[in-house]
Amino acid sequence: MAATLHDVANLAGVSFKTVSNVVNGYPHVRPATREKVERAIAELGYKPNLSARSLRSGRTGAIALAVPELNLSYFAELAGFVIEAAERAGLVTLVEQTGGDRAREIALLQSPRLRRTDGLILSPLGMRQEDAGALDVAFPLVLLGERTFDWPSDHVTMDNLRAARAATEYLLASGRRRIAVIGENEDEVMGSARLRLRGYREALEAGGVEYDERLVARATLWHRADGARAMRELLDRGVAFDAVFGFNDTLALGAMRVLQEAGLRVPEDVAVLGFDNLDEAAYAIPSLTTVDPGREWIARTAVETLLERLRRGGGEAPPSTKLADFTIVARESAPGA
Amino acid sequence: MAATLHDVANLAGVSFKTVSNVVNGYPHVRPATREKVERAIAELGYKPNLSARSLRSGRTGAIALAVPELNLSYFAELAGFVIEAAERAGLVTLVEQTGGDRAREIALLQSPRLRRTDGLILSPLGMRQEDAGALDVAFPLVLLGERTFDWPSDHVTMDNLRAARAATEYLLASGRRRIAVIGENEDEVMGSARLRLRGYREALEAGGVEYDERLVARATLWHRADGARAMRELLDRGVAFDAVFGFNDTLALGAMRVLQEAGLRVPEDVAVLGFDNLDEAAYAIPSLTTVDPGREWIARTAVETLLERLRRGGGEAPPSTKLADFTIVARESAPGA
DNA sequence: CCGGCGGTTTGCATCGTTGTACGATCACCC
DNA sequence: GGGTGATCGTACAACGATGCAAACCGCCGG
Repeated sequence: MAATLHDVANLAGVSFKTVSNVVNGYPHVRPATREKVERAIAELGYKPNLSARSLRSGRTGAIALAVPELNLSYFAELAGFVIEAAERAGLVTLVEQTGGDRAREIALLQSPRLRRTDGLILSPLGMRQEDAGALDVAFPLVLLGERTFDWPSDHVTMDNLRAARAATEYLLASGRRRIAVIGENEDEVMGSARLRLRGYREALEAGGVEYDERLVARATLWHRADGARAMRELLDRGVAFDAVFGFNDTLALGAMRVLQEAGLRVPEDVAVLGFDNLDEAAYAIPSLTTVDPGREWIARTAVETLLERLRRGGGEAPPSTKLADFTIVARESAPGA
Repeated sequence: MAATLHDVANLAGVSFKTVSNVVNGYPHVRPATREKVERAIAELGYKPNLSARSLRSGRTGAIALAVPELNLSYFAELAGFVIEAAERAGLVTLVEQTGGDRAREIALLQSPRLRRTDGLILSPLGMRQEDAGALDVAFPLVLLGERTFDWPSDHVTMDNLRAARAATEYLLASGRRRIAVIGENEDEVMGSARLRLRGYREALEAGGVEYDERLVARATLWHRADGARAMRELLDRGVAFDAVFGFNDTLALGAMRVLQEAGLRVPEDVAVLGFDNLDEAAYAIPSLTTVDPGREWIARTAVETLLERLRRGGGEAPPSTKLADFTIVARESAPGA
């Protein structure tokens, strides 16, 4: 079986505690002893038993990341960045999928599964204000995405409202007046969908364009198929529009596909604008104009925030909210003014 | 702090071992006692300390999944399925990214990080035959992707050669004769790239079409940008072709984008065929004809195989190789004959 | 020559849990 | 009412590692 401190100690002819000291970099070990121990470690291929170490130290060296689905490119790319940042800090990452489901999100926060980790980065989607109490957990928690809850917790996000407003203003500035949106979700009270819708409305108002709810298409999950379905619904309604703002790139790409199938030209007949700046946005035909939310910064910052809490042992510092910078990446699907 | 068995025992007025018996479903516990204990557990919100449990039992209840990058949709979708299957079995999944890098793949196999898990599902990309010895590890290991190594380990994959041959035959049957391929990688000796190339060549030969290496474009990582770059290279070579077979969908989509930018019509001038059947393949413009490799089946089977080893405690059964069924999904980018 | 003092090394208790062995209890039957 | 067996509860010893504090060593100064 796997070698233990005792085995190494026997081989090196020292006490197991000395081996522990070597492994942990305790400074007062004679160089000769240290070398002897290290040789024994190498010979036996000793690797510390992390369960025992966790039990003793109370730390697991792992963090959990909970996202709706890895099948959504946004979250897959985000997860990639989180894992990378965690690895640089010597932590491993355990990934959970909630499906964006309210009950599963709440259940996860209580789950014994999380005892395997030191903290959680959660990207909630289904939870509502009334569920905020579930965020009262014993471990460090960092929320991603819009501040959905009135609850004092660490939180990394972007300014969805300003970004959506800027995106809409971009379309208005390019001369579009009938701007449809895809991705509305009345179940969310304060989530991204709601805020992006609000940013859209603010921009319309500021631009003197009337809000028309027939231009608003709902989508609870933001898959490509949902964008396609929503666009078909918009076309079926028979209401005219000259631009579409998808609340994420996947929705926008699904919608763009349906537009083109329907014989409409992008961007001549309908401009399309997305949100996320996924890798694939640059390679779509036509390439997709989109909002870049600073995803890598968000991931890195979330891990750093969690680490900060871990180091301080929790309660001390007041909860922080950190905002990523966004930019609008102009491409073919919606050329600038 | 978190409640322990002792705390629960104190509250319930029994010994801590009785609590343990209740938690572990030991049958000989009086219903009244059981209920008393369960009330105490609920009141204190007791959750077992998994580090202690692991230490005692030798099992962690976690598995590791190592893929090149989550940024590659294929692996993101695969990871999603693996996590789902593991969760159904009561396991959590720890995700590692290797970047498809040979050294990192080998290092991971030795890494103490893996002591946190009971087994590993590895999707190797950079390792070579000469590195096969690194697969001699003390924990259950399941390999995904083509059998790159002459080493007896469990292994779940698809028949890359037959699938690539079928895909090429599909293009030949539709009348294409000058078929370019994107994704070749001479660093891989027996990986997917190599096998898909071989399947391509076999199909050409069987169809009486001469192999022309000027139609072969290299790509080591299979990102969209790599497909775009490879297609530019092909166009620069000035050699004529009427079809492109991308060794995965991402490459094919990147290539398709460049083709259209260059004013070539898909599929009229050039047919495009991919491999993976990603979600986005169905929504590209035009929609992408592709090989569906049975990804969900692969993920599910990999987890089941690992579980099987875990239950049997390793060495017993001979290593198995399991092959997923593939199908060719005909769409617009390469209509059938 | 001895006490004291860095610098090294070691022994012991402990983290929370489970398995084993045994002691206690109870119902039941004669 | 006492014996018996089945059933339940409890003490104790691990699992492998770390933190604390004591023991040990050689050396110096008094």
